[in-house]
Amino acid sequence: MSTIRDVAAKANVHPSTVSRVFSGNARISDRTRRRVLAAAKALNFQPNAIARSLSVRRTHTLGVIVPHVFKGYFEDSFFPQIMSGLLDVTYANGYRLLVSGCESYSDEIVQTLQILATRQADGIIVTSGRLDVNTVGELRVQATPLVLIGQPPEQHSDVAWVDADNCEDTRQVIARLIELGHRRIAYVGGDPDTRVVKERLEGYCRAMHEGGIAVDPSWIDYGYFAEDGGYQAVQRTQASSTPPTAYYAANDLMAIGILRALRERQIAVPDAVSVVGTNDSPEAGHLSPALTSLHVSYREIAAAAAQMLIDAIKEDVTPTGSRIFSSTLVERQTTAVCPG
Amino acid sequence: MSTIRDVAAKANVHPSTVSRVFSGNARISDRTRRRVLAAAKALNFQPNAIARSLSVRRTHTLGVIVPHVFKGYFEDSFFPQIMSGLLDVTYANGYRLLVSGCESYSDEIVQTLQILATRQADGIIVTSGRLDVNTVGELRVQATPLVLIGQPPEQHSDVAWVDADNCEDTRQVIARLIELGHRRIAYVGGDPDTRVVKERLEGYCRAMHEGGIAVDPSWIDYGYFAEDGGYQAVQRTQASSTPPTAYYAANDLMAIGILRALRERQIAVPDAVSVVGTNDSPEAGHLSPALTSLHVSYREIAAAAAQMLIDAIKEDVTPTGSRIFSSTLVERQTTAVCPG
DNA sequence: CTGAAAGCGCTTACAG
DNA sequence: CTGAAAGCGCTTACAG
Repeated sequence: MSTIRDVAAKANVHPSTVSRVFSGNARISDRTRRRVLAAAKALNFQPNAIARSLSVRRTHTLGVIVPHVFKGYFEDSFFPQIMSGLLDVTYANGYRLLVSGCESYSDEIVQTLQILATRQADGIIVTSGRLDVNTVGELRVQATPLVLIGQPPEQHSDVAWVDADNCEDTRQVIARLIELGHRRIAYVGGDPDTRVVKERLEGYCRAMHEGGIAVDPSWIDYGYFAEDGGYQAVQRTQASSTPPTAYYAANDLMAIGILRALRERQIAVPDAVSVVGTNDSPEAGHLSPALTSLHVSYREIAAAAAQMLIDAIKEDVTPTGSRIFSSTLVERQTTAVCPG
Repeated sequence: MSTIRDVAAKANVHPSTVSRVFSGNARISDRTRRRVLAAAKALNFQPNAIARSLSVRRTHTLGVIVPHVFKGYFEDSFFPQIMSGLLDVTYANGYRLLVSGCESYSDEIVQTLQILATRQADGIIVTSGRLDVNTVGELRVQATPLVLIGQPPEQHSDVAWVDADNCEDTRQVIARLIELGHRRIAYVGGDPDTRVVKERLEGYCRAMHEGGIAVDPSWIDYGYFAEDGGYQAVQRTQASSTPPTAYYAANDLMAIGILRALRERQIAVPDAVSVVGTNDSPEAGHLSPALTSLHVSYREIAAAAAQMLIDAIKEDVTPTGSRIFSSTLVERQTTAVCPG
């Protein structure tokens, strides 16, 4: 591969002149520019992006770690939606995405810190659902800017973040089920150690409290975001002496598992039991019965996070502030008035 | 951020010694190593990955361009499956993924060439479905190694690639439908300019020919991989004087659209008409009726492609050879014997 | 085992 | 507008 000096030699100019032609923002005479461009073309020269990055201390790259810690991560619509939002904005701003895998929640942080510390990216989007105070503290120490998808712990409320209003959204969903006459309502969360799952649980509890309903602990279950987790949750909760007449699941995959278990048990949906999913994945509307689901705009959330990050990078400031996106319940065929 | 010289100064050694401690593969006395590590820790030093990349001419990064050219790209299971396979292998080998968006098929090539030429990645995975001879030629000129997901044009048959056996797989699916008694079988392709869609069409034609069935041109339609495309295909094909009794769709999204259109027209599936999708997305089994679909292991295909690329990079050779993964038809509830 | 030096391929402040 | 030089932060062949 040819370098800037090869081109310079061929065009009979100084390497710095070649650099100026390619970096764009310098006054160069037309004659020189043409000579350089011709030489570059002849040598098939393209400036080495890594060398440029080292020199200008900018990679035009945003880092993101993909957890895929739970089974079915790549079957859920969360991942493609996040990637879609991230790619739209990075592409539009001339940025790329540096994506790393990881093998556990703790490794997710290790990978994040590594990208931050080694400056392979100009900024990073953190999607971990399990950030504790110390972890966020560690992340902040690094000079590389970051934006969270999800709320930070209170002690770090000034870290930039974007998220849905999980607690309030879930409260409204549960309130709607109560409005439909349901009182024995199950909450099927994902990973209980995850912030979003805790926030949704709080919304659930709040709505139940407001509805004057004492929560039976057997109604709270966790399916770890997996289809089978939803299935198992039905097996357990329906065995209770106060079986739920409605299920709220923290993603659609679990809702699908719930529907499968109910079908097996010949419990009619929505006549006997109602089911609500979360995320409104593309298939939700195509299921039969079509799944009622809380539509969370993860695509927009990710896009907003990327934009906040890029803006901060461009202005060379620490990203701050937060944005909350509201979600809407898309009522389809799995919810109805409580029987009896 | 501190550099190698800050650490060197603090530890009272030469910068090269610090480098040796961090690059791992050099003999360093325990005493020195400890001093350096202590100094590094005190200064929160982490080697700059970009500088290292420039020096060793390795980025430990694989490039990939995400087309999302067609509507619904992020709703299909193709993307998450590819990413999943890519991430598994890159992560296991200490690599990362450099992902770029693009806005058209031609821009996809532009982006690919750019990553190749500017050496931001050690290799690249090309997923474009529309590679012509010249484009592949251009890509090959670059020194950066590449592996295709999908077959290259014949003139470049020595370029490394991984794919399913699209033609043969589709031939078998159609043969199966013929075995079930169907003769008026529709082929609903994605983007007709795409190689995979042409290959599948060939398999379709071959099976029809073997079955002694003259193909009615009205049975061949294109839904551009979108749900609505499948829906429209039914509107057109059912208006024909020889309406199909079976539909083969080149992805599940279109199959879902086909099912929707048939439901609207009150055409019973599978009693009156059979439907087969492709890719066997997670939702296929959860639809009602559950969708019969050709299971294509894009996850494995992507993983194999990444592994071929990384192996070649590590051995510093041009990737060569190819791997073909077989697909299997998962028969569920949308296929049955042809009535009458 | 450790140091000193040259180099990876760019950029940019400083002169002129 | 262009050149000469120093620098971005590492690595590594060469000595010793």
